[in-house]
Amino acid sequence: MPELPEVEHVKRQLEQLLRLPARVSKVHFFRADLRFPIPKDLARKFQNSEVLSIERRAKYLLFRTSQGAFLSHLGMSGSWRPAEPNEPLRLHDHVEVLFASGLRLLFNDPRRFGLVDWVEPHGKHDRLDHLGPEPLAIDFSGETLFKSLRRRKAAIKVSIMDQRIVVGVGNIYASEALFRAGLRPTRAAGRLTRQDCDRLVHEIKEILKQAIDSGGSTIRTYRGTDGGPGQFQSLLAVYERDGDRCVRCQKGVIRTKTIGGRSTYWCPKCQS
DNA sequence: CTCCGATCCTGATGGC
DNA sequence: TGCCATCAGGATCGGA
Repeated sequence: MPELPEVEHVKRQLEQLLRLPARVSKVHFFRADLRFPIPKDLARKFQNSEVLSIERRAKYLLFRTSQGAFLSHLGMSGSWRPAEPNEPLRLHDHVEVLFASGLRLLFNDPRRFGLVDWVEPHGKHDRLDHLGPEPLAIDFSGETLFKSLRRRKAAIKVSIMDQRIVVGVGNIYASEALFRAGLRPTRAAGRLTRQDCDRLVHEIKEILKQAIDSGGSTIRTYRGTDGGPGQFQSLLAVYERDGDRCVRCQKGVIRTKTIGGRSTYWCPKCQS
């Protein structure tokens, strides 16, 4: 159930494992579909190519080769891990990638909300071309957020989780960034002031950077490629902390309710 | 266009 | 001990 920091952490761990550039020798799929059907020619395209770099775009991982890129999304429950050559498959292992170096990578995804696909060299892809700005890039600013929110009636919480507005912010970091910015998650997005947007953008960038530095958050199932959990969950101020006293104002009690179909947390005293 | 709810899937948890 | 309902770091789709 990874958001940007967790995917970024996996990306960095994969870079260490692969020792780029890395030649792909064999690819196996153990079923025909994950979230979507796996293209018939995907194994053929990735096999015998050389991975030159690993990139993250939004919550997607891209294994870039000179002929295009292998695309991987972890969905809610996906994970990549290295395995010994003779190690038996586990339940919900769906993809195997073998490298000339001897490295064997397995993709495991119990809920199968993840996906794999191929991106042609020009980089255009149905699942990538509607994506908004990277939150840590300079083109995501208070000014650009303010503009993209204009006339939006949806709750601000829903809007910052909308991948067309800004990518990578999921259910945990949306609540946390709004808490830090002092904004109620139910506020209509179009009613945020320019100053609100400046603060919110600042806090989104800060919390994502801090979470990356801590290897992400493990609430339930997220694991890095080494099977290790993230370390940021202990620093979460509101997520799943309903009933607790607010760590900032020490007066409010953290509340929760469903907004846009997802559990949302905030302090009623210091968020408005 | 925007918005909202249903939907895909397995597993963990809590109430009765 | 079942059994059943609910919920989970995501994203797409259809209909209003």
